Amino acid sequence: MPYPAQVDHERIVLKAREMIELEGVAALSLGKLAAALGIKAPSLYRYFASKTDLLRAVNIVLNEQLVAALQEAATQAGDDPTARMLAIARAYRAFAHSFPATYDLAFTNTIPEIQPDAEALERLALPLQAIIAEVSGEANSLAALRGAMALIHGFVSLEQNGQFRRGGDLDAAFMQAVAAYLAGWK
Amino acid sequence: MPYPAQVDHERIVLKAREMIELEGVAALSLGKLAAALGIKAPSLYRYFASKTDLLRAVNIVLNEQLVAALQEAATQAGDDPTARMLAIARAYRAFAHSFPATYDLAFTNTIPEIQPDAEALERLALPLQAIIAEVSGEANSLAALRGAMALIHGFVSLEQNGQFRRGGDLDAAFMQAVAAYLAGWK
DNA sequence: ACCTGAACACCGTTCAAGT
DNA sequence: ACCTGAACACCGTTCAAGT
Repeated sequence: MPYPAQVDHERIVLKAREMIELEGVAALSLGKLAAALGIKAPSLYRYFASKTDLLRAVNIVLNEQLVAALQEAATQAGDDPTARMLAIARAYRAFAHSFPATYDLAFTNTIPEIQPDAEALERLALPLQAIIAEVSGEANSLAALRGAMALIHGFVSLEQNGQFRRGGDLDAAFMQAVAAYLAGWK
Repeated sequence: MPYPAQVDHERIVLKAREMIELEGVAALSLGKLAAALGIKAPSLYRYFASKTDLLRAVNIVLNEQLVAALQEAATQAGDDPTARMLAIARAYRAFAHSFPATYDLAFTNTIPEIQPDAEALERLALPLQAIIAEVSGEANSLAALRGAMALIHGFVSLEQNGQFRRGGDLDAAFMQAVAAYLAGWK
């Protein structure tokens, strides 16, 4: 018998992300999510094989949005590679700040299964590697990129986990640290 | 009626850490932990007010061990401040690699309540800040320290979360990145 | 075709009761 | 003094049944 679908893949992911951002990942249960969508928990299994699957879908959306934000920052920053990397760093941190809970889910989770596949991550990495290669040289570009990602992600991760509570200007410290790092590769 | 205690605070924390390291934080339930100690789950509440409380106790032990490992590395590395920072970075990463699950619990968790207090974190930070001040100058030492922690922690965090899967020599990339960062502050 | 009720095994937590 | 059985509210997940 025809029965109009009350939800779809996209609406579920959207609502899940919204709820994660509002109350944290820990507070998201399938029961509450289903209720917010006007259905019951078992119905979600028509669309996702497991909660892990659903969380991975949220992560993939986040990754795509992050790539887009970084690419826009890179485009607007002009030609100087150092300036472009600084703009990317700033945009990355701003993005993480605007979606702290979802960012945490994507980049500081302990559950390997919710990770997007390697190919999706590479899409994020390649354009950045091209830019940093102009600073570090081609031969060192992968190492330089990894260090840059480590520094940027690490800063965001530590500040969001409450490890930078001793005062001082975090914005300034972040930009100084990235600038020092880039200078060191020259 | 006298009833000899079958466990104590320390034994519980030790076993919890052991189980976390073996099967991951997600797999640690109070029932399984209690069973491994020869008691039942409710008995744990004589020693810890909540599971969160227990996890925080595990974190504190980890932090203390990490401080000790870093201090020893710093002492053995001689007088040159750059060499000392490199030794510290190497020791930090090696430590995280030997306790990946517990490290993750301590530094990449989403639950703020399991964080040690600010004072405990400051004990970790101050000796490192003194060393990096010799590289960056006193005025920049807090920013330089934060960047260094970000880079080191970020590298470990990304590699442990499977974000560095494109091959290449991770050991070399790590040391190169830290060296570049320190060089940039000079 | 899509959704749900009822059930399952499992959580963390509380507390009166046992020894 | 220390531990437990039983209970509570809540999980994620399965599946036969409803519309």
